[in-house]
Amino acid sequence: MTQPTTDSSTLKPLVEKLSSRVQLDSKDRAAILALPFIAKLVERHHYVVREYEPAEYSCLILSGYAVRSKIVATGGRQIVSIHIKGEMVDLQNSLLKKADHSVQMLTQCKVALVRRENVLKLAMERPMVARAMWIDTLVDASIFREWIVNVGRRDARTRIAHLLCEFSLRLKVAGLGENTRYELPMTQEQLGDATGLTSVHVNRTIKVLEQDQLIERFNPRSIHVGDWRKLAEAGDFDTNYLHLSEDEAALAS
Amino acid sequence: MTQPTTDSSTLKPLVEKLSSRVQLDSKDRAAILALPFIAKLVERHHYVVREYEPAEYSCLILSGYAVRSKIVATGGRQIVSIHIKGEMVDLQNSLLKKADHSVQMLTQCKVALVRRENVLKLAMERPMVARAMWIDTLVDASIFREWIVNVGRRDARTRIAHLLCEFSLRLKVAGLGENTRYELPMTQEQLGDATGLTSVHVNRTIKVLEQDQLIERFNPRSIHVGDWRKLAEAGDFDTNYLHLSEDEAALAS
DNA sequence: CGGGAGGTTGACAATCGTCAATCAGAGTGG
DNA sequence: CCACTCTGATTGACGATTGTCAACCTCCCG
Repeated sequence: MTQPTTDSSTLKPLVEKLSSRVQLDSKDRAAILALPFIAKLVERHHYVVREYEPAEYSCLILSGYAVRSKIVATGGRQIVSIHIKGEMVDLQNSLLKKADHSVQMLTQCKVALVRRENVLKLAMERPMVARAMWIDTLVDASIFREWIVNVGRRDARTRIAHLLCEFSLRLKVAGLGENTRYELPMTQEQLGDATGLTSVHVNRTIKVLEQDQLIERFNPRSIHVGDWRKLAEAGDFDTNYLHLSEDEAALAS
Repeated sequence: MTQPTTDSSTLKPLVEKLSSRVQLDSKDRAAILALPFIAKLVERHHYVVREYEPAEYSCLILSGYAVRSKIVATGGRQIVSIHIKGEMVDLQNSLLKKADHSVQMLTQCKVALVRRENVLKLAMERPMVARAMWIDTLVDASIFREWIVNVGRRDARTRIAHLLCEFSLRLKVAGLGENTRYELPMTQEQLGDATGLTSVHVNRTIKVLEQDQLIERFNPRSIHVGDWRKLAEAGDFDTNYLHLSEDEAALAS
């Protein structure tokens, strides 16, 4: 793997992310930026963590998109979350011994790997940073709960619409795009793995969303949302579970 | 609601739970036991937290069983987790502002409600307790991920078998019963809400498990597991996601 | 221009849901 | 002690959503 160039502001996305949760003072920020890390360029489809392997690093995404997934006995695969720039994909690896899932890149990603000892040290020395990371974990858990609901109790159309809403809003909140027009970095098979459907059914369902004029596509991956409210309604999407600040929630126009 | 009698050891189950995650010294233990709390007896079906309501307390279960659930637009309900004695059902309420789900009792429960300020104070003053609570949150999240997989990628038979395995093992680990013979405190409708199925299909699926001699029932709620390994195999159940200690994992005979 | 990944479509099958009736057991009042 | 009622379990007939299999298409890239 390539070693991308780094400097003292490489971990800035993490500072941004954690600052959005709690008030951090300059020492807190400095301590985060001073974390030792290994920067890597990881290619599409490659893994940074594999289920059942001992976990030594937590992985911060500096650019690109990644997913966490698990495999079932019959060979099926379930994506349990999608991650974007600034997110610590694997905070749990700092405290739990063995990975319970895999982390795989959807696109080429620049990542920063931080050794678990260093995350723990930071948490012990800077209580507000620890609190921010804890909150991050709690929001993660809230998103997992919503996904259980999504695959457990919603039909295909609602599931896909919900996923489109969540992804686009998170992109916008992270300052990475508009929630009305964006590139979806996933194949239809991956969408299926995220929603508990097959790629064939995803394809049909997206076609229906298009026919119903909830979305428009110029190519299979570029999603245009004409009326965000209507799509949110179709997806039974309510921002509550994302635990956004008032400013952030206002972005769900 | 009744006020059950309490004393200085009422919060002992929480000390036990957190001690199983990290090494706590006597000051840590004393600080947990000294948490101010309100003890309540909550009846079956009653709620302690409701989705969208501001969260003021975290709820510790002292006896009985509870679930967390969410409602979808069509009226369907999804149970996202089941909780037993010693578990902090709502640690996230200490850090997040508004509840993203409801907490409801499956049976009459004795609970201790701890104000969020007190949980936060404890976390700031006792870093190892904070770490234990953080780990607890991380394990919770791991269980949510497994549930996403369960409802997203497993068929009805496997889902039910998985749920039976998880519940019985968690009971045994908590010292509340055997994993080969226990009372399931849920109706078939609730089992359906937990697995993304209907009560009718749950009923049929359980019948199949019985016919296949994976379980035996003397009444609808009492589950006897003849061959734990076979049930675990049928349920695609692997203890990894529970992040148990070696001793605890050994209980999955 | 050939290969490959991913998207699209159709025919058909299977799992699971819906509706509705019946049954079993616990608690209650007379 | 016995009807009565209520909740939850059980079963059957039927329908709908979603999966499976397989073909073909489209675009990108070397």
